[in-house]
Amino acid sequence: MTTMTSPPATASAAPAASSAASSGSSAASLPAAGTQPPEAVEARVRILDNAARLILDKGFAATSMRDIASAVGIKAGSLYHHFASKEEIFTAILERGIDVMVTAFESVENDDRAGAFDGATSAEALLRAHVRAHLGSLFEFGPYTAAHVTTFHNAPDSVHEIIVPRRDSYEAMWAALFDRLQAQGSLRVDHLSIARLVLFGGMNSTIEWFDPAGPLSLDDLADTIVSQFWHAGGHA
Amino acid sequence: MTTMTSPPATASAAPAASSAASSGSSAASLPAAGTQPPEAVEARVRILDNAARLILDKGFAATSMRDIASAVGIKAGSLYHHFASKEEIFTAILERGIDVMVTAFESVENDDRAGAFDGATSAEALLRAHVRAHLGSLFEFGPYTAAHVTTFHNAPDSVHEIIVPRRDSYEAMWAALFDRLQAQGSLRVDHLSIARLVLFGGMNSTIEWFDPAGPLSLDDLADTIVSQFWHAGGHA
DNA sequence: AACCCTACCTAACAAATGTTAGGTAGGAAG
DNA sequence: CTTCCTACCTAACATTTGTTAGGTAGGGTT
Repeated sequence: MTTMTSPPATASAAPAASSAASSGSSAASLPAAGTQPPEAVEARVRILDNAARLILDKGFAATSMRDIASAVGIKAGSLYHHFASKEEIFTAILERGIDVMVTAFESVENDDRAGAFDGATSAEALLRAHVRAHLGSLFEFGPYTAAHVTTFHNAPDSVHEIIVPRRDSYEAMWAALFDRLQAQGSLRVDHLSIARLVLFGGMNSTIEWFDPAGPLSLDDLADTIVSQFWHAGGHA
Repeated sequence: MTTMTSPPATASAAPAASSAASSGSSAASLPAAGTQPPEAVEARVRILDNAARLILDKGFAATSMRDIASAVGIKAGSLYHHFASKEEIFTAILERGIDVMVTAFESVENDDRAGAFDGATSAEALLRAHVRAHLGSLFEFGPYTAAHVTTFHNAPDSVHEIIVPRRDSYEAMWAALFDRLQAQGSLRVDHLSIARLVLFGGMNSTIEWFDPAGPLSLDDLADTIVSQFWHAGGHA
């Protein structure tokens, strides 16, 4: 199928989120026991969901722990039962944003290798699938990816250090895709990385003006962007 | 000094900056009297220059009045002799950012009307000139325009209300340009406004990855972006 | 029963925030 | 010399900030 469509924001790539940091134990216990305890992870997710939304439209620095807590329905001090610091919350959100994008990219690549795209005939279709996947990440995973795109630039250095490597590796995937397309001759541009970065900037800007509930669907948007990129519209 | 290279920061659109707010009198006195008093306006500019740079890389909320003051070399309280509030400083910066872009756009339009662009033969050249002008605003006016692009999204509502109209009018200029190109047949795209917004997003993203001191000049970058937009690179 | 653990709360902390009131040095104007 | 204005300073203010320490209710286990 296409990339992730309507998955509930809560489910998704949750478990592997926290990476380093965090105090100690937490999850990783009794796997599959009928009904999982709703708390434990759910509380973390509730916090991140609300924090991501707040950070998306006010920015990191302008969002206080008390803002986040009251959005969740608890008191500020209680947040520290789930996260060690404000920065850890922020980092977790940005990490999750990237993870969503990486997962979306990889699922297209898997489709590709599984033969869903006929190499020679539809390099354009492959690019469209990737563009659609990236747009899907942006719009279907609520605040996580969008917050990543809009707030990364101003993130404190300590957050940057953790996020930049993941960001780079996502970018490397796109770079490899473009290399492949150019090498096989289906794409021919003068400056490959500039073409890629401009396309990227164009895609990321959509969160500031595109409304997926409007007349155009995300599929339409992906189509439009890719055919513009692929065929262009100049006639003089 | 360091920032903005060619055009002297002080000159430009300075006088009409403050709009509403501000206490009372200020400049507007003796016009052209040999050597202008270096203070009066210069202090405002020094403050805005430094504030813009700080806001560009830390964001509005994360930049304190004390940060700005110490960058300028004065104490926080003294800032209130020049600006009524932190938000007024922010608003002035964003306004100036837009003004620079509008001015750049208009100067291209004047060249166009003066016959520098041969309507029928070089619609592409006209677009290139506009793209070059926008990129110039982004890179040659230091933090003002760049800060506008990266921090507008998270600005407080009170700031939004003042800036949005100006922003819209700049966007309307581009929309009119695209309409014209499409109407005269030199541009043929399915969704005109999407093409425009994606191009815009692509251009604005350059401040995050393009280095004008690198191998490619701003002219080169404008060329690359426009030919990608105009001729594209798909071949399969 | 006793125990423990999770998830929360209250209350407070020091630090940093935007902002204001009042003072002062110095030059210009009378 | 006095007066006034500009540009700054000092010192404080009330609030908000991230964060911590210690307490408590409740369910699960033994």
